[in-house]
Amino acid sequence: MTQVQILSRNQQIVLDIIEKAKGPLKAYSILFNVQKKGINAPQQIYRALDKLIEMGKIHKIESKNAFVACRSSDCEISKATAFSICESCEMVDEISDAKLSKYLSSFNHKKGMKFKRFNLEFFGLCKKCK
Amino acid sequence: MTQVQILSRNQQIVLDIIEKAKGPLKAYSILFNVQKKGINAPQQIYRALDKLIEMGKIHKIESKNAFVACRSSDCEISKATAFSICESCEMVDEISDAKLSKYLSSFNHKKGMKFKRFNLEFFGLCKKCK
DNA sequence: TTAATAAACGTTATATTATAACACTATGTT
DNA sequence: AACATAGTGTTATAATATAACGTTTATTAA
Repeated sequence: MTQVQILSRNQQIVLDIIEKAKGPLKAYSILFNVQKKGINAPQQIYRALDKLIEMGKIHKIESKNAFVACRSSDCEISKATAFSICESCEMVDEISDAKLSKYLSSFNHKKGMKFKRFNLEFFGLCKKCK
Repeated sequence: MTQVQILSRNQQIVLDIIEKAKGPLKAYSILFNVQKKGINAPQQIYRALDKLIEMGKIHKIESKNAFVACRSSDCEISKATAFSICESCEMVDEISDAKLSKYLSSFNHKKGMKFKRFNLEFFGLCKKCK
């Protein structure tokens, strides 16, 4: 039942670059990478990024203002995101842990707020940097 | 045994404003608020903010690039932060839930990373906006 | 108590991240 | 065809954050 998303030209270009990248990419570094392809302005990047986020194809790492491709097939719409971030090498890894996700999705704040979405960022040192 | 932190002039000014605020404050809105007190440059704000964060007096809401006072007496150093954020009125509420905090602090990623710190942001509609 | 050291300050300049606004183009409905 | 919707390209500018440099204040330890 999953609808195949058709991406526009710019969206595809931006997604390709993010997917190929080893780590999180910044909007302007994406921009510099695509100038040969005729994309010249930040707007074009940010518009594509916004749509890709909406579709769940990529995620924004808020603490770094950077973007990563979604690696977890089950988050077409990103209501529950978790990442581990190495403070030394900047590596970012998406955590997909059903238990964690369930635990947080069902977490309810005392003050009567019903959550629609969460984002969790863990920080530490990755294996290599330890 | 808890050491009383002495704040510098600028740190105190910035902290006072953040503590008095009803919601999260942006760096430049703090700046505009303190120009009468002789603080003129963003650097001065950002320096104070950095120190206040180090001390655990305030937290940065990453998804909003804004700052809130710490309301939970037990996080002198902020290794474990969680917030609920209203998507409509922008209200931010610090969550201090021992269970949640314990659960996340002891969460270990499979890939061998040991976490030092986490930040969790929940989004939804607060009581009023619902 | 003074010399040394560290922390904070003030300032100018600039880098980085993100959006506004407007006109145009492609695509897909009724 | 007429209309709506999503995407594009472009110029300009807003908002967020840091670099670099010299000075001042506070702390510490000889």
